[in-house]
Amino acid sequence: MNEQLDTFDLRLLQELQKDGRLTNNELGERIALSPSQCSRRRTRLESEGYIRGYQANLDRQKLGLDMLVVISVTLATHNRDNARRFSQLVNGLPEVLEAYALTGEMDYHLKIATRGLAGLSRFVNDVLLPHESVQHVKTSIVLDTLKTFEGLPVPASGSSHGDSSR
Amino acid sequence: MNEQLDTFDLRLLQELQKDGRLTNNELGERIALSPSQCSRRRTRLESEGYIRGYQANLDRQKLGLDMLVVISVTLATHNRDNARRFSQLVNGLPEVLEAYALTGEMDYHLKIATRGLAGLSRFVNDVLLPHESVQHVKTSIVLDTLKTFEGLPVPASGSSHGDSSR
DNA sequence: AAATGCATGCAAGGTGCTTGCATTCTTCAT
DNA sequence: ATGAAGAATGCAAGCACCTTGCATGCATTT
Repeated sequence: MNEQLDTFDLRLLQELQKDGRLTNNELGERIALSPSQCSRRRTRLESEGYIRGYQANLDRQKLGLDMLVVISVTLATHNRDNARRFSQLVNGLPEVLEAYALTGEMDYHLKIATRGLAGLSRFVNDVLLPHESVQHVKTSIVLDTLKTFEGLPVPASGSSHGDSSR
Repeated sequence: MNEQLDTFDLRLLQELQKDGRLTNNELGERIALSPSQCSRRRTRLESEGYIRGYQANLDRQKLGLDMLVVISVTLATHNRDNARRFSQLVNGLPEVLEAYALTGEMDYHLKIATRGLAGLSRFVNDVLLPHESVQHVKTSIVLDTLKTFEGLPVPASGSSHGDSSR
Protein backbone atom coordinates (compact mmCIF):
# COMPACT_ATOMS: atom_id res chain seq x y z
CA MET A 1 0.00 0.00 0.00
CA ASN A 2 1.78 3.02 -1.28
CA GLU A 3 -0.81 5.74 -1.33
CA GLN A 4 -0.68 8.53 1.19
CA LEU A 5 -3.31 11.05 2.08
CA ASP A 6 -2.55 14.72 2.38
CA THR A 7 -4.59 17.41 4.03
CA PHE A 8 -6.76 18.01 0.99
CA ASP A 9 -7.64 14.34 0.79
CA LEU A 10 -8.55 14.15 4.44
CA ARG A 11 -10.76 17.19 4.32
CA LEU A 12 -12.36 15.93 1.15
CA LEU A 13 -13.19 12.61 2.79
CA GLN A 14 -14.53 14.43 5.80
CA GLU A 15 -16.83 16.62 3.72
CA LEU A 16 -18.09 13.73 1.61
CA GLN A 17 -18.80 11.81 4.77
CA LYS A 18 -21.02 14.66 5.91
CA ASP A 19 -22.69 15.13 2.53
CA GLY A 20 -22.11 12.52 -0.11
CA ARG A 21 -23.86 14.45 -2.83
CA LEU A 22 -21.68 17.54 -2.74
CA THR A 23 -20.83 18.71 -6.22
CA ASN A 24 -17.20 19.19 -7.06
CA ASN A 25 -17.97 22.89 -7.13
CA GLU A 26 -19.26 22.95 -3.56
CA LEU A 27 -16.50 20.61 -2.46
CA GLY A 28 -13.97 22.95 -4.00
CA GLU A 29 -15.34 25.91 -2.07
CA ARG A 30 -15.15 24.05 1.22
CA ILE A 31 -11.64 22.72 0.92
CA ALA A 32 -10.27 25.59 -1.17
CA LEU A 33 -9.48 23.70 -4.33
CA SER A 34 -10.64 23.88 -7.92
CA PRO A 35 -13.52 21.68 -9.07
CA SER A 36 -11.25 19.87 -11.49
CA GLN A 37 -8.86 18.84 -8.76
CA CYS A 38 -11.73 17.75 -6.56
CA SER A 39 -12.94 15.58 -9.38
CA ARG A 40 -9.52 14.04 -9.88
CA ARG A 41 -8.85 13.46 -6.21
CA ARG A 42 -12.29 12.04 -5.65
CA THR A 43 -11.86 9.62 -8.52
CA ARG A 44 -8.52 8.54 -7.12
CA LEU A 45 -9.85 8.05 -3.59
CA GLU A 46 -12.68 5.97 -4.98
CA SER A 47 -10.49 3.75 -7.12
CA GLU A 48 -7.96 3.29 -4.33
CA GLY A 49 -10.74 2.16 -2.04
CA TYR A 50 -10.79 4.93 0.53
CA ILE A 51 -14.34 5.66 -0.53
CA ARG A 52 -16.35 2.45 -0.61
CA GLY A 53 -19.52 3.97 -1.94
CA TYR A 54 -22.32 6.39 -1.26
CA GLN A 55 -25.58 5.71 0.52
CA ALA A 56 -28.77 7.54 1.15
CA ASN A 57 -29.53 7.78 4.85
CA LEU A 58 -33.17 6.82 5.37
CA ASP A 59 -35.35 7.68 8.34
CA ARG A 60 -35.89 4.52 10.32
CA GLN A 61 -38.96 5.79 12.17
CA LYS A 62 -40.69 7.04 9.04
CA LEU A 63 -40.27 3.62 7.47
CA GLY A 64 -42.13 2.15 10.42
CA LEU A 65 -39.08 0.48 11.94
CA ASP A 66 -39.72 1.73 15.44
CA MET A 67 -37.87 -1.01 17.31
CA LEU A 68 -34.09 -0.98 17.43
CA VAL A 69 -32.66 -3.94 19.31
CA VAL A 70 -29.33 -5.43 20.26
CA ILE A 71 -29.32 -9.20 20.51
CA SER A 72 -26.50 -11.15 22.11
CA VAL A 73 -26.26 -14.65 20.71
CA THR A 74 -24.44 -17.70 21.99
CA LEU A 75 -23.88 -20.52 19.53
CA ALA A 76 -24.82 -24.09 20.35
CA THR A 77 -21.38 -25.48 19.59
CA HIS A 78 -18.29 -23.52 18.76
CA ASN A 79 -17.12 -25.29 15.66
CA ARG A 80 -16.47 -23.72 12.30
CA ASP A 81 -19.49 -25.24 10.58
CA ASN A 82 -21.83 -23.75 13.11
CA ALA A 83 -20.23 -20.34 12.75
CA ARG A 84 -20.62 -20.53 8.97
CA ARG A 85 -24.26 -21.55 9.23
CA PHE A 86 -24.94 -18.67 11.60
CA SER A 87 -23.20 -16.24 9.26
CA GLN A 88 -25.33 -17.40 6.37
CA LEU A 89 -28.43 -17.04 8.51
CA VAL A 90 -27.85 -13.43 9.51
CA ASN A 91 -26.76 -12.46 6.02
CA GLY A 92 -30.10 -13.62 4.72
CA LEU A 93 -32.14 -11.67 7.25
CA PRO A 94 -32.92 -8.09 6.22
CA GLU A 95 -33.85 -7.15 9.80
CA VAL A 96 -30.23 -7.65 10.80
CA LEU A 97 -28.41 -4.39 10.26
CA GLU A 98 -25.06 -5.42 11.69
CA ALA A 99 -23.58 -8.63 13.07
CA TYR A 100 -20.30 -8.97 14.92
CA ALA A 101 -18.33 -11.81 16.43
CA LEU A 102 -16.95 -10.60 19.74
CA THR A 103 -14.47 -11.51 22.42
CA GLY A 104 -16.04 -12.19 25.78
CA GLU A 105 -18.74 -14.54 26.99
CA MET A 106 -21.34 -13.70 24.36
CA ASP A 107 -20.34 -14.88 20.92
CA TYR A 108 -22.22 -12.50 18.67
CA HIS A 109 -23.96 -9.17 18.72
CA LEU A 110 -26.73 -8.41 16.27
CA LYS A 111 -28.30 -5.03 15.70
CA ILE A 112 -31.76 -5.41 14.30
CA ALA A 113 -34.67 -3.17 13.35
CA THR A 114 -38.28 -4.32 13.34
CA ARG A 115 -41.81 -2.98 13.22
CA GLY A 116 -43.01 -2.99 16.78
CA LEU A 117 -42.78 -5.65 19.43
CA ALA A 118 -44.70 -8.00 17.18
CA GLY A 119 -41.95 -7.86 14.62
CA LEU A 120 -39.31 -8.36 17.27
CA SER A 121 -41.11 -11.31 18.78
CA ARG A 122 -41.54 -12.91 15.38
CA PHE A 123 -37.88 -12.43 14.63
CA VAL A 124 -36.58 -13.90 17.87
CA ASN A 125 -39.04 -16.73 18.33
CA ASP A 126 -39.73 -17.77 14.77
CA VAL A 127 -36.43 -17.09 13.08
CA LEU A 128 -33.52 -16.88 15.46
CA LEU A 129 -34.26 -19.38 18.22
CA PRO A 130 -35.41 -22.22 15.96
CA HIS A 131 -32.16 -22.16 14.02
CA GLU A 132 -29.91 -25.14 14.70
CA SER A 133 -26.78 -23.08 15.30
CA VAL A 134 -28.28 -20.88 18.02
CA GLN A 135 -28.22 -21.87 21.67
CA HIS A 136 -29.16 -18.80 23.63
CA VAL A 137 -30.10 -15.18 22.97
CA LYS A 138 -30.37 -12.11 25.14
CA THR A 139 -32.50 -9.30 23.79
CA SER A 140 -31.86 -5.68 24.76
CA ILE A 141 -34.18 -3.02 23.42
CA VAL A 142 -32.71 0.35 22.56
CA LEU A 143 -34.40 2.91 24.79
CA ASP A 144 -32.51 5.92 23.56
CA THR A 145 -30.00 6.74 20.88
CA LEU A 146 -27.35 9.02 22.34
CA LYS A 147 -25.28 9.11 19.21
CA THR A 148 -25.83 7.74 15.78
CA PHE A 149 -23.20 6.89 13.22
CA GLU A 150 -22.31 9.96 11.26
CA GLY A 151 -19.03 8.75 9.90
CA LEU A 152 -15.61 7.55 10.86
CA PRO A 153 -13.24 9.82 12.77
CA VAL A 154 -11.04 11.14 9.99
CA PRO A 155 -7.69 12.25 11.40
CA ALA A 156 -7.58 16.00 11.95
CA SER A 157 -6.78 17.80 8.75
CA GLY A 158 -3.20 18.90 9.03
CA SER A 159 -2.01 16.28 11.47
CA SER A 160 0.13 13.20 11.68
CA HIS A 161 -0.59 10.24 9.45
CA GLY A 162 0.08 10.51 5.78
CA ASP A 163 2.45 12.99 4.27
CA SER A 164 1.63 16.50 3.26
CA SER A 165 3.76 16.54 0.14
CA ARG A 166 1.64 17.05 -2.90
CA MET B 1 -48.56 12.37 8.83
CA ASN B 2 -50.39 12.21 5.58
CA GLU B 3 -47.85 11.08 3.09
CA GLN B 4 -47.94 7.58 1.76
CA LEU B 5 -45.34 5.70 -0.17
CA ASP B 6 -46.17 3.77 -3.28
CA THR B 7 -44.12 1.13 -5.02
CA PHE B 8 -42.09 3.64 -6.99
CA ASP B 9 -41.12 5.47 -3.82
CA LEU B 10 -40.06 2.31 -2.06
CA ARG B 11 -37.94 1.10 -4.92
CA LEU B 12 -36.45 4.53 -5.28
CA LEU B 13 -35.46 4.57 -1.61
CA GLN B 14 -34.04 1.11 -1.94
CA GLU B 15 -31.88 2.03 -4.91
CA LEU B 16 -30.63 5.23 -3.32
CA GLN B 17 -29.75 3.28 -0.23
CA LYS B 18 -27.56 1.05 -2.35
CA ASP B 19 -26.04 3.90 -4.34
CA GLY B 20 -26.66 7.42 -3.16
CA ARG B 21 -25.06 9.03 -6.17
CA LEU B 22 -27.32 7.52 -8.79
CA THR B 23 -28.32 10.08 -11.37
CA ASN B 24 -32.00 10.52 -12.02
CA ASN B 25 -31.34 8.95 -15.38
CA GLU B 26 -29.91 5.76 -13.92
CA LEU B 27 -32.55 5.77 -11.23
CA GLY B 28 -35.20 6.03 -13.90
CA GLU B 29 -33.84 3.02 -15.74
CA ARG B 30 -33.84 0.91 -12.59
CA ILE B 31 -37.33 1.69 -11.41
CA ALA B 32 -38.86 2.23 -14.86
CA LEU B 33 -39.74 5.88 -14.54
CA SER B 34 -38.73 9.03 -16.36
CA PRO B 35 -35.83 11.12 -15.03
CA SER B 36 -38.14 14.03 -14.41
CA GLN B 37 -40.39 12.00 -12.17
CA CYS B 38 -37.42 10.59 -10.33
CA SER B 39 -36.27 14.12 -9.70
CA ARG B 40 -39.67 15.17 -8.41
CA ARG B 41 -40.15 12.13 -6.21
CA ARG B 42 -36.66 12.35 -4.80
CA THR B 43 -37.16 15.99 -3.94
CA ARG B 44 -40.41 15.14 -2.21
CA LEU B 45 -38.92 12.24 -0.24
CA GLU B 46 -36.10 14.48 0.89
CA SER B 47 -38.32 17.34 2.00
CA GLU B 48 -40.72 14.99 3.75
CA GLY B 49 -37.83 13.52 5.69
CA TYR B 50 -37.75 9.97 4.37
CA ILE B 51 -34.27 10.67 3.11
CA ARG B 52 -32.18 12.21 5.85
CA GLY B 53 -29.11 12.81 3.77
CA TYR B 54 -26.35 11.18 1.81
CA GLN B 55 -23.02 9.96 3.09
CA ALA B 56 -19.83 8.65 1.62
CA ASN B 57 -18.93 5.26 3.01
CA LEU B 58 -15.25 5.33 3.96
CA ASP B 59 -12.98 2.33 4.42
CA ARG B 60 -12.27 1.99 8.11
CA GLN B 61 -9.18 -0.16 7.68
CA LYS B 62 -7.60 2.12 5.10
CA LEU B 63 -8.00 5.03 7.50
CA GLY B 64 -5.98 3.10 10.04
CA LEU B 65 -8.93 2.38 12.32
CA ASP B 66 -8.17 -1.29 12.71
CA MET B 67 -9.89 -1.80 16.06
CA LEU B 68 -13.65 -2.02 16.25
CA VAL B 69 -14.95 -2.45 19.77
CA VAL B 70 -18.21 -2.73 21.66
CA ILE B 71 -18.11 -1.31 25.16
CA SER B 72 -20.83 -1.94 27.72
CA VAL B 73 -21.03 0.84 30.24
CA THR B 74 -22.72 0.98 33.62
CA LEU B 75 -23.29 4.41 35.09
CA ALA B 76 -22.23 5.27 38.62
CA THR B 77 -25.67 6.45 39.67
CA HIS B 78 -28.84 6.28 37.67
CA ASN B 79 -30.08 9.81 37.96
CA ARG B 80 -30.91 12.15 35.12
CA ASP B 81 -27.92 14.41 35.60
CA ASN B 82 -25.53 11.56 35.26
CA ALA B 83 -27.23 10.35 32.10
CA ARG B 84 -26.98 13.83 30.65
CA ARG B 85 -23.30 14.13 31.50
CA PHE B 86 -22.61 10.77 29.93
CA SER B 87 -24.49 11.74 26.82
CA GLN B 88 -22.45 14.91 26.50
CA LEU B 89 -19.29 12.90 26.97
CA VAL B 90 -19.91 10.40 24.19
CA ASN B 91 -21.16 13.08 21.83
CA GLY B 92 -17.85 14.85 22.17
CA LEU B 93 -15.76 11.78 21.44
CA PRO B 94 -15.11 11.14 17.75
CA GLU B 95 -14.05 7.55 18.41
CA VAL B 96 -17.61 6.77 19.47
CA LEU B 97 -19.52 5.78 16.36
CA GLU B 98 -22.80 4.89 18.05
CA ALA B 99 -24.14 5.02 21.59
CA TYR B 100 -27.35 3.42 22.85
CA ALA B 101 -29.18 3.24 26.13
CA LEU B 102 -30.47 -0.28 26.55
CA THR B 103 -32.83 -2.36 28.63
CA GLY B 104 -31.08 -5.05 30.68
CA GLU B 105 -28.30 -5.02 33.22
CA MET B 106 -25.82 -2.99 31.20
CA ASP B 107 -26.90 0.59 30.78
CA TYR B 108 -25.20 1.63 27.57
CA HIS B 109 -23.55 0.15 24.55
CA LEU B 110 -20.88 2.10 22.69
CA LYS B 111 -19.42 1.17 19.34
CA ILE B 112 -15.99 2.68 18.93
CA ALA B 113 -13.18 2.62 16.39
CA THR B 114 -9.55 3.23 17.29
CA ARG B 115 -6.06 2.81 15.90
CA GLY B 116 -4.73 -0.36 17.42
CA LEU B 117 -4.79 -1.56 20.99
CA ALA B 118 -2.90 1.54 22.03
CA GLY B 119 -5.76 3.73 20.89
CA LEU B 120 -8.27 1.49 22.60
CA SER B 121 -6.35 1.48 25.83
CA ARG B 122 -6.00 5.24 25.77
CA PHE B 123 -9.71 5.61 25.13
CA VAL B 124 -10.85 3.32 27.93
CA ASN B 125 -8.29 4.21 30.60
CA ASP B 126 -7.71 7.89 29.92
CA VAL B 127 -11.11 9.03 28.69
CA LEU B 128 -13.92 6.71 29.66
CA LEU B 129 -13.02 5.36 33.10
CA PRO B 130 -11.88 8.66 34.63
CA HIS B 131 -15.20 10.27 33.85
CA GLU B 132 -17.34 10.93 36.88
CA SER B 133 -20.50 9.41 35.44
CA VAL B 134 -18.96 6.04 34.60
CA GLN B 135 -18.85 3.20 37.08
CA HIS B 136 -17.91 0.11 35.15
CA VAL B 137 -17.10 -0.86 31.58
CA LYS B 138 -16.81 -4.16 29.75
CA THR B 139 -14.81 -4.13 26.54
CA SER B 140 -15.50 -6.61 23.73
CA ILE B 141 -13.29 -6.51 20.69
CA VAL B 142 -14.88 -7.26 17.33
CA LEU B 143 -13.15 -10.33 15.95
CA ASP B 144 -15.18 -10.60 12.77
CA THR B 145 -17.81 -8.59 10.97
CA LEU B 146 -20.44 -10.98 9.65
CA LYS B 147 -22.65 -8.26 8.31
CA THR B 148 -22.28 -4.54 8.03
CA PHE B 149 -25.03 -2.01 7.72
CA GLU B 150 -25.96 -1.57 4.11
CA GLY B 151 -29.30 0.05 4.70
CA LEU B 152 -32.63 -0.36 6.39
CA PRO B 153 -34.99 -3.12 5.30
CA VAL B 154 -37.33 -1.25 2.99
CA PRO B 155 -40.64 -3.11 2.74
CA ALA B 156 -40.80 -5.25 -0.37
CA SER B 157 -41.71 -3.22 -3.40
CA GLY B 158 -45.25 -4.08 -4.27
CA SER B 159 -46.40 -5.09 -0.82
CA SER B 160 -48.54 -3.98 2.06
CA HIS B 161 -47.81 -0.66 3.73
CA GLY B 162 -48.57 2.53 1.93
CA ASP B 163 -51.06 2.82 -0.87
CA SER B 164 -50.33 2.22 -4.49
CA SER B 165 -52.46 5.03 -5.82
CA ARG B 166 -50.43 7.51 -7.70
C1' DA C 1 21.64 24.77 -12.62
C1' DA C 2 18.99 21.81 -15.44
C1' DA C 3 15.52 18.46 -15.80
C1' DT C 4 11.94 15.59 -14.42
C1' DG C 5 7.68 14.65 -12.25
C1' DC C 6 3.46 16.32 -10.15
C1' DA C 7 -0.17 19.01 -8.82
C1' DT C 8 -2.86 22.79 -10.27
C1' DG C 9 -6.26 25.96 -12.73
C1' DC C 10 -8.61 27.08 -16.94
C1' DA C 11 -11.68 26.13 -20.62
C1' DA C 12 -14.62 23.43 -23.59
C1' DG C 13 -17.46 19.56 -24.86
C1' DG C 14 -20.61 16.61 -23.06
C1' DT C 15 -23.89 14.95 -19.60
C1' DG C 16 -27.33 15.45 -16.29
C1' DC C 17 -30.85 18.17 -13.64
C1' DT C 18 -35.17 20.56 -13.25
C1' DT C 19 -39.38 23.02 -14.47
C1' DG C 20 -43.25 24.44 -17.62
C1' DC C 21 -46.64 22.31 -20.37
C1' DA C 22 -49.74 19.24 -22.62
C1' DT C 23 -51.54 14.55 -22.03
C1' DT C 24 -53.27 10.52 -19.71
C1' DC C 25 -55.16 8.12 -15.86
C1' DT C 26 -57.92 7.64 -11.90
C1' DT C 27 -61.58 8.84 -8.95
C1' DC C 28 -65.75 10.58 -7.55
C1' DA C 29 -70.27 12.55 -8.12
C1' DT C 30 -74.16 13.15 -10.82
C1' DA D 1 -72.75 5.57 -17.76
C1' DT D 2 -70.89 10.10 -18.17
C1' DG D 3 -68.55 14.06 -17.08
C1' DA D 4 -65.38 16.73 -14.27
C1' DA D 5 -61.52 17.38 -11.22
C1' DG D 6 -57.28 16.23 -9.47
C1' DA D 7 -52.96 14.00 -9.82
C1' DA D 8 -49.18 11.81 -12.06
C1' DT D 9 -46.63 11.36 -16.18
C1' DG D 10 -43.35 12.23 -20.26
C1' DC D 11 -41.21 15.59 -23.17
C1' DA D 12 -38.28 19.42 -24.06
C1' DA D 13 -35.50 23.43 -23.09
C1' DG D 14 -32.60 26.20 -20.29
C1' DC D 15 -29.26 25.82 -16.98
C1' DA D 16 -25.71 23.76 -13.95
C1' DC D 17 -22.30 20.54 -13.44
C1' DC D 18 -18.73 17.12 -14.58
C1' DT D 19 -14.49 15.82 -16.73
C1' DT D 20 -10.46 15.88 -19.66
C1' DG D 21 -6.78 18.15 -22.46
C1' DC D 22 -3.45 21.54 -21.94
C1' DA D 23 -0.24 24.92 -20.34
C1' DT D 24 1.81 26.70 -16.06
C1' DG D 25 4.16 26.56 -11.73
C1' DC D 26 6.40 24.22 -7.89
C1' DA D 27 9.50 20.96 -5.84
C1' DT D 28 12.81 17.57 -5.85
C1' DT D 29 16.73 15.22 -7.79
C1' DT D 30 20.92 14.71 -10.33
